[in-house]
Amino acid sequence: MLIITLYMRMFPAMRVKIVGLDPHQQYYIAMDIVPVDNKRYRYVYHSSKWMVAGNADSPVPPRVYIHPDSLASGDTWMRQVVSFDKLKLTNNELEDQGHIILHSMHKYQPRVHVIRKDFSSELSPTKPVPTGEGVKTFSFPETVFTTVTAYQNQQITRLKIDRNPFAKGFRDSGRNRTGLEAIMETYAFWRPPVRTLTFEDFTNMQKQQGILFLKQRDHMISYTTQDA
Amino acid sequence: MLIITLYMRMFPAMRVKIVGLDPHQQYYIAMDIVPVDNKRYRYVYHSSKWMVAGNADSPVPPRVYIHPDSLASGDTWMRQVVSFDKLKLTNNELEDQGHIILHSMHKYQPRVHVIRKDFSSELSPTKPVPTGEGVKTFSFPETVFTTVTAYQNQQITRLKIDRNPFAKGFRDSGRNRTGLEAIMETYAFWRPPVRTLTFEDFTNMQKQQGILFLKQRDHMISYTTQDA
DNA sequence: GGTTTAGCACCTAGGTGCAAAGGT
DNA sequence: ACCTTTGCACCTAGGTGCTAAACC
Repeated sequence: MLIITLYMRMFPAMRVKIVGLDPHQQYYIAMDIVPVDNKRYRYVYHSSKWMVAGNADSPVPPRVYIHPDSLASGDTWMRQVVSFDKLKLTNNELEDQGHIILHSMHKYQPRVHVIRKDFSSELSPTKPVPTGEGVKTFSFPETVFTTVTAYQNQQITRLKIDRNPFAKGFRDSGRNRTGLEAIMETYAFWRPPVRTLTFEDFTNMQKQQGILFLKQRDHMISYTTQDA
Repeated sequence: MLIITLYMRMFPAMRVKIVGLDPHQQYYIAMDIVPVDNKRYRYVYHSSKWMVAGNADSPVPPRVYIHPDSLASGDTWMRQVVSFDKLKLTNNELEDQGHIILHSMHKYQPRVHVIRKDFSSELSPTKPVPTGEGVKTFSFPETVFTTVTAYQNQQITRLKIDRNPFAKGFRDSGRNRTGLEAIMETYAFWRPPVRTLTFEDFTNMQKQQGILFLKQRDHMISYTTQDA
């Protein structure tokens, strides 16, 4: 019996813990991202809600992100938390660097696939994941997200800046600080190590709608949603 | 029949072109580095030669660098130049980050192994490469090198600085230059793109003895030799 | 005395939000 | 009016030789 337990950190990446594999069997692990519905959305600021704003753009053929540790044994996969933090996204339909192509302002659901090696002669970034015996697919409703090219909500921005090491330059104590202030920060105050955004962070902000940031720069910055 | 053609760039990395594989068969490609003799060397500056300076330190169990594109089909391997530029070295015998451990001031020979998948149940970074049917090993006498922790020869230093993008700060036009000079360099003079050091570079410097730089920082910086 | 290390400034490479400009 | 792109300053992460100090 195969079980995936969601080790829920949606920022910056989806991470899963996998149990129940055959230790000696070889597996690929892959992710794809599928539309939730055929609607386009817009964010209504005063009500802090995503509203339907017409029909979806015509979908692009879905791409598959094959986890870079593939191919590995069940034993190896189960020994670690499998993180998808290298997955990159784009809204550029001409992209051919292996990024996953999505439309902005749409809702999507990431899926995790566990694929037994002896079944996967056709696994490819540009082909749909095979189905049937030897392939298990998992999706978690709490990971549905909405894509954007600019943050719609300042709470999201603040969480991102606080949690992502690369955004350190925008932290309150990092912006417009003097040399002395930088020294003070280092020695006088203790700051906990940077950690990634967790499911609970979102719960604590009143089930804020999750969004996903999507520029042509193509960096992966994903958030959980709490639509339920 | 399996043939490896050495695509000779020993700086910063050994690169090989492989032909003659079965396109549909799966292969690992790996490198290890073995002692050439049981001597320790020192560089005699006035004669520009490496001289024997006693017996070798006791050898450490050799480690294997498995090329990160492994496992791949013969077709995939033959389609590209296989580069070992991510291989890292150290003189720290306690290292456990998968680096290859060498002694300084010793002579070594890198070897390339092509290993058919159905033969390699025991391939591991810490175990010797298996031998026999399904495993082919190649070594090239011109790639023998001597390890050092500091450059013994200024010609080597200069080549390194000129060719390695990361040493750009030490180039003549990059050191102590003013803002104006930096602009001049960009607009007024044309500099060819940085390229890696080739076999021919060494030939042109009167068969300078190759050395290999080996700090605990563990970066790969290898040079060809021209002892022949 | 020769060899090795540690700290440094200077690079490459690339991930951030911001603000202004561009698109539709 | 709203969405997207571009150029930017500011980060992380890590690869360089140099120098002075430390190690034998």
